[in-house]
Amino acid sequence: MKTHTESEENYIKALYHLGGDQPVSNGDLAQRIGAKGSSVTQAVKRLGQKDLVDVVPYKGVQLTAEGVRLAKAILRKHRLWETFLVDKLGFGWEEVHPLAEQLEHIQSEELVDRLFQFLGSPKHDPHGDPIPERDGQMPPVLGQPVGAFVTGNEIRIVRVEDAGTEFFDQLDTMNINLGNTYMVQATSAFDASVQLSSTSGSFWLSKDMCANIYAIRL
Amino acid sequence: MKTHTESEENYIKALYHLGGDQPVSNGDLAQRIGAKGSSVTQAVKRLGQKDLVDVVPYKGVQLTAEGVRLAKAILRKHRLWETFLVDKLGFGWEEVHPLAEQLEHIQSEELVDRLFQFLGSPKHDPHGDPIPERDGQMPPVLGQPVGAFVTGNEIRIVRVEDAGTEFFDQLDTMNINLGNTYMVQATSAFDASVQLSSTSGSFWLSKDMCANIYAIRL
DNA sequence: TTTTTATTTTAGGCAAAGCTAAATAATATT
DNA sequence: AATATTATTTAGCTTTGCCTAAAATAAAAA
Repeated sequence: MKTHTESEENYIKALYHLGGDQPVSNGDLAQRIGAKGSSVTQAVKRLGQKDLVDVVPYKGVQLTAEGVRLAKAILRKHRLWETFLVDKLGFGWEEVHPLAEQLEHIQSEELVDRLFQFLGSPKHDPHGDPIPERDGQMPPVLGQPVGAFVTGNEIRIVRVEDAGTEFFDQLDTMNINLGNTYMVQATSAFDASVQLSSTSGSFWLSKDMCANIYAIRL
Repeated sequence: MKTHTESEENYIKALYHLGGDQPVSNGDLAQRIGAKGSSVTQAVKRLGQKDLVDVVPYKGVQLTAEGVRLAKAILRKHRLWETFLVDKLGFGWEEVHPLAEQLEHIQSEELVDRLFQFLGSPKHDPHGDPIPERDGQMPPVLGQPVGAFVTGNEIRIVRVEDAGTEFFDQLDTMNINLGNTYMVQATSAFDASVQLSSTSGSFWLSKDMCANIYAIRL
């Protein structure tokens, strides 16, 4: 169990996000990391020497099996810390991402295991995203976009996309949270918006909101 | 509120540990940090440019007011995280130091404040060391070495020195914990050891153990 | 007070991680 | 197929932070 720099871990994370175990272009990686292409070329060269990625010059970079394993371990930490911050410390889901980006680099198997237990062995984080298991297995990705349901369906919100601060703010002002249940009242053929109702009334969700909110049918 | 590198923070911490707001020699600092003198010379030069320390070449380095403020903020984080690890995650007090050394560098006022609240606004960490307040005030340093009490005193353990793994192991095997109360049964004029008794029996504590265990009289 | 010893600083190197500018390869267009 | 455009890599520079070896300074001993 070698130890890696924060920068290395960020590259691994970005590669996993962009392509999973598939090749990723230098440019896409550069954009995601927020660095220039030339810096990325160097960085992946270093990662290649540690056998975390396979590099084909001018073609692309691809995580090795070990790289994927590491990426999942980091993602596990990230999502566990997010869960801690929201469930235990009372942060809002829009605030936790940058904090988890720092905490995910803390090096300690034992800490992760204990945190996992402390949080009640969660399968999903506060956004509903699956938390990788210790062994790398992934719990199911839950739900379908709200737009996919039809009038009369009873649904429960189970996941939201990380679509930026404004999106989370909108969720907050509309009082929409994971676990909420609604009835699909109507769907607009004009602008693809959806009307939901609950005990506390009914409201319309825009197409863009629907696309980033996932639910299951009850 | 500037942000500092981990290395910088470690120097600040070391300086505070070694001298508080008093000058510290290059050599002592080097030893504490675990780097060569030449590296330290450079490092403190950088810190000087950020007005965190005053440097007098060949003489010594001294934290500025701002440096002391930062040192206390880091110590606060360190001790809050140690408290979290022991109280919430069930780590043993001997395991938490290296973890807290990582966690203390996490950058977020809000996180520290929320953690503090979550832990019940503690004044002392699991070793009994005072946790600096938000504003830099220091709660009292508790207790006197066990060797300072006399036969007949009833005492409560309130603090232990961070005297290394073997010391903590010894505490564990002897089942000595913060909060335990004892009666001083006898003190040896020969080897300065002390006999303590509780409901579960009595035992002798060596001079070296006594020197690292602090208690208050009840 | 001079000399010896110990400490500290300078000088010069190395690796990580970023940058810009120039060169090269791959892709798209005519 | 030849050329133009876009993407990627190379080359060379910067900062942080560590290193070793040599020079300079301060402290201790003679």
